[in-house]
Amino acid sequence: MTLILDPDDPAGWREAPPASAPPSTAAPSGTMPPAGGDRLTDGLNPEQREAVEYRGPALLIVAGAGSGKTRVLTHRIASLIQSREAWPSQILAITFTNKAAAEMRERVEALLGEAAGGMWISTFHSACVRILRREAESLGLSSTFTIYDSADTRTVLKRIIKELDADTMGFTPASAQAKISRLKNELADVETYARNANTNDPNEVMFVEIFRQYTRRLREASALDFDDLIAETVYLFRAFPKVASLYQRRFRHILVDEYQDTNHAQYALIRELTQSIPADRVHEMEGHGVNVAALTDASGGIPGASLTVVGDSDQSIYAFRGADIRNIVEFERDFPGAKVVLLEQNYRSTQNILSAANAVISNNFDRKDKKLWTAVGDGELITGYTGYTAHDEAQFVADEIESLHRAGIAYRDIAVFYRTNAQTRALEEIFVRSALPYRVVGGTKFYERAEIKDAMAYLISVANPLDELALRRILNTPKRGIGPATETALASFAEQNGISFREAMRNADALGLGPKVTGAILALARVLDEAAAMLVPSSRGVAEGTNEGAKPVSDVLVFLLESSGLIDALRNSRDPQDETRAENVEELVAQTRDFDRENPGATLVDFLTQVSLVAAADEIDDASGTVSLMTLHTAKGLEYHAVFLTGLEEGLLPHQMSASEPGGPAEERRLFYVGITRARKRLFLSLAMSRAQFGEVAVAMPSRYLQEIPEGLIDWRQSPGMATSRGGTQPRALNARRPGGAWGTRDRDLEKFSVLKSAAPKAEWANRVTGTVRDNGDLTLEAGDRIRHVDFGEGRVTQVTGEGTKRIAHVAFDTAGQKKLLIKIAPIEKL
DNA sequence: TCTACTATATTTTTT
DNA sequence: ATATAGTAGA
Repeated sequence: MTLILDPDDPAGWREAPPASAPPSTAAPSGTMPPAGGDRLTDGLNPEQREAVEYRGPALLIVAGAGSGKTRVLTHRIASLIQSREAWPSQILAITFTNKAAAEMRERVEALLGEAAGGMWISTFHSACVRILRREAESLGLSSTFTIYDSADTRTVLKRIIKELDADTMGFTPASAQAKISRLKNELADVETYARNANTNDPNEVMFVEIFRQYTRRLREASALDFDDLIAETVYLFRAFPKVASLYQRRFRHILVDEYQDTNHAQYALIRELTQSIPADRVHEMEGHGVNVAALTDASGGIPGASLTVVGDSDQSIYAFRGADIRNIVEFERDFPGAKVVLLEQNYRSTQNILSAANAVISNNFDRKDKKLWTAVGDGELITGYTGYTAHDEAQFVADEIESLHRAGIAYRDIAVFYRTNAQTRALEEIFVRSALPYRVVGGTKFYERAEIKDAMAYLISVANPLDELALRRILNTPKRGIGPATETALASFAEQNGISFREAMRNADALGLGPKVTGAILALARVLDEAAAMLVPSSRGVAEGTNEGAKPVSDVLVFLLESSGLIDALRNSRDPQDETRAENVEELVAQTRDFDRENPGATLVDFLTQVSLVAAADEIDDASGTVSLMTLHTAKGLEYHAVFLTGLEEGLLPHQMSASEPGGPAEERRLFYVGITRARKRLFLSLAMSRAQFGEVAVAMPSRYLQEIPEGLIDWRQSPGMATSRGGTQPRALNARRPGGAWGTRDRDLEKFSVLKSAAPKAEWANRVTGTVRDNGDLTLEAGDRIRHVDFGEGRVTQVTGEGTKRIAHVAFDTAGQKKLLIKIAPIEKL
């Protein structure tokens, strides 16, 4: 990821003095498009062409999966620039991930045949950080503010809840975090919320207090959480219209991708940015040296920026974090006169895959009917497989990947998706055993490891001395004999004297602590001060506003690691895991070196920002020859030659937790839809009949969504409807209508016409069916019995544990060794 | 103040 | 099953 430098910084015109250096751009006008300008629409279908060429205040592109929306967006941007309708610096494009942003920039520049500096192509969060760092002063923030991730937020909330004894009222850090996040996404700040709160409800009073304290602590630490990044930018624009006007003037074309997943705060931000600027303020701006030439309309004001949004409500999968599907559904009402373009032709998948996707998503009511189609032909059937256990399922995936690979498909063209991160375990175990090159995208991230967080906390403490959370984290890491008692003493000393925690550390000798502890605190304070000194630019750098003369991030990190003793503590530790931790820290150093090399002149704060805002999908390295493992959420926007959708079971997809949420099952179905539509040529659907959860094995039932795929599209290698308890290889179609068979005889086509009839029985139907699948039923085993297993051969039961459906036989097989088997569904027979 | 043991929750998805 | 957090003892 590269930092984007900005040659058209709208600096200079804030609240007071006139600009020292007027911005340099004005919209070019009256220039003819260069010859060959229509090259940009070559090879586009009529709808895509219209989406590229339409000019107007608002454009909604309803883009089905794989309909070439990225192509349309890049061509649209390139066309605006090439026709001289806009300078690159007048374009703001919002993407879902940093990786998508980098790709879009590359593709636009490839189309133009030249670098297009000054374009803002980034995520909502990155763009907001950029604006906030620049305007921090207006909000009373330090421009080096820290960005708190979810773990940081939870730590702060945990302390607050403990201090307030709020846990006795049922508050947990997670619940408070979720509620605060939800409020911030709705742009409700503490005081607004407090005013409308019911003061008779002790629960609510307590929550207000938690929220208040949380807000105060973040402010004192000069820190913002993820949700603040968006919300504070909106507040900034609303409280300082003049600041807002600078950005409104600058961005003439705003494009937002994945619009169906924007939340209210993001929507409000877009609204602010697309406001027009009244004539009197334009005059005022002009008086301060802001170039407004060629931007004004007949009234003397500057019209609002043109807005293009791209989205697909069928792919909305982030309602849980506040995404509001209404943003896209009601776009035409919000932006009167908006043009709508529909892209339905799919250029990614085979017709079989699309038919499955269409069939599944058509079960969501309350949606505009939309059917993806392709001209490439049916392609191969979807492959289905039902394993006995998650490991069995994983083995199937591994085997199929190997056979794809032998057939010439590169590993990097293959992906495995799942609903929850916990599902990676079985997959990884089998992949390692099969020596398959793979990479887990997202999940427990590198930057979430404790040792990396420690090292990062050192950097954060240097960049933002007010950040108490980071300071407290490193206070006794590595161990230097500073315990909770000392920490409290320092904190109260700071509070009594009205100084920061960091300042209190510098004055530790005034606390009357033991000489050893005092020495340790002073030494740490000195190390941090020295590191801070390394970051000060030379006087020339200061004068020019550059970072010239400051030491690179990697140097500062190495200095901190060595002089704090952190790296030595890890290297000299007796704990064997610390060796790996030391290597991880080395890896972090290597990453800072890369950062320094790729971003000359960038600051420590730039590095910290970049680290805070990496998305899971940003980690995917296209050049690496590995299979990618990721959650269905991470998979959004990606495509692969072959896709494996695993764990298609009730309770997992749809997830248990979604049942209680309104719209949950529909959102889970969209998630399934997103997964299906990632596949270009091959799609594999798999599930397990039993799955370990919380260390306990439980019987799993096929996902209700599997039945929504028309029969004939799936070739079941081993189907859930397979009733034989041995043999195990006889495939039988999942949806085959057999009188009295496992899947029932109900006519689903008829059901569609009756909402009342279909809703409840449908869920039941799936369950009834799966309850009878591969049921050994009344098979009773006890120690000493001999059994035969399909794969493991004969063996002797040594022990039986568990109750009901969870009864487990411990079996010593004659050749395969010790195994634990779920009696109900294991492919075994009693001898 | 540090280490070792025990109890407990953890598994929804993410910037 | 496993990771973390809290408690008790050195």
